[in-house]
Amino acid sequence: MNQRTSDATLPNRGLALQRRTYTIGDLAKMFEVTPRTIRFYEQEGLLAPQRRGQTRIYREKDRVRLKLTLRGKRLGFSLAEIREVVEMYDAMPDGNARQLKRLLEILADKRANLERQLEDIRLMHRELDDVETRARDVLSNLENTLGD
Amino acid sequence: MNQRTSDATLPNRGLALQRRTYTIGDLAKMFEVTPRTIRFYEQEGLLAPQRRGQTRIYREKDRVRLKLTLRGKRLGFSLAEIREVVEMYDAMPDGNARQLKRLLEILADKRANLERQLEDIRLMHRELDDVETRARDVLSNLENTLGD
DNA sequence: GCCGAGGTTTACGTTAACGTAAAGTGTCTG
DNA sequence: CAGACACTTTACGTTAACGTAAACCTCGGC
Repeated sequence: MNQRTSDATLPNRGLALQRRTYTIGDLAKMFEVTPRTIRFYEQEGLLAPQRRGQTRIYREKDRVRLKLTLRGKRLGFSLAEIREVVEMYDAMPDGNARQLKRLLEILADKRANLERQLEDIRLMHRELDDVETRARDVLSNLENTLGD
Repeated sequence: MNQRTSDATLPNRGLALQRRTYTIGDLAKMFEVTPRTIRFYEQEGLLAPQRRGQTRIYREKDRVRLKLTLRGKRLGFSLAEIREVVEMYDAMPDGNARQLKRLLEILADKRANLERQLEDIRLMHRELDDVETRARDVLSNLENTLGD
């Protein structure tokens, strides 16, 4: 899907643009997760790799999706939230106006979330600075009074 | 409730530095969490309010702790991680050097985490921009072809 | 021809972070 | 003094996000 980058007729073209594939183990090592996790994400509708017989084969698109998913996770999004965006992203070409507007809503929401997180990080940073300063003070005091 | 705003009976200085108290319900509304959550945090060692008989009374210190805890949560820290810092923070005055160094390690760790999150947010922001742009494009196309 | 390394499904187990229900206590209020 | 309402403890229930175990296939190498 979404081969729109294909100048349509592109049958071979020596330049293997997107031909690299990965096994589940490849991706697992690459992102330091277990295969179980990757299969779980598929089960949750976040990935949809092709099959060669029974085994999954992942392409660039899947790798990017996994990357985005893990990034979302690090930012505290639930898999359901991530899927919500990913699905709409894929459904865009034929998306109706209502869906698109819903997507924009979700995006605004995520954006607000990110803003709050930025502020949280700033504040947390100060707290850490404060704690660290106090810790260092106590430490140096300890070391100073060592020779009494 | 909370008739303790009686600065009248303050024996020493009129300046009531830290005398305000809160009920569990007060804090719950203030931070939009349930009392159950607050009790749970106490059970997990993140809060330690005093008791007036059987009921908990929270002071400024507790409110700040709760605030920090919730902030940590928004940043994806587990309660265990938060407690780790909070406990050491409290134990600092009599902390030995080993504990303090451990604390500094933890802080460096958290800091690295925050840095990664900042980068994640920047990247995610771009993704959102991208998705939004594409969505808007499709939308305006839809609206343009409305009058065919 | 077999073996080990990787892949697969199915299904039950686990942990964190609460929710929810039951049953009781304390205090103000009409 | 009877509600009403906010607080309490105890304990079992729930959800998300995987972990883990069993039992199977399949493929390249010796």
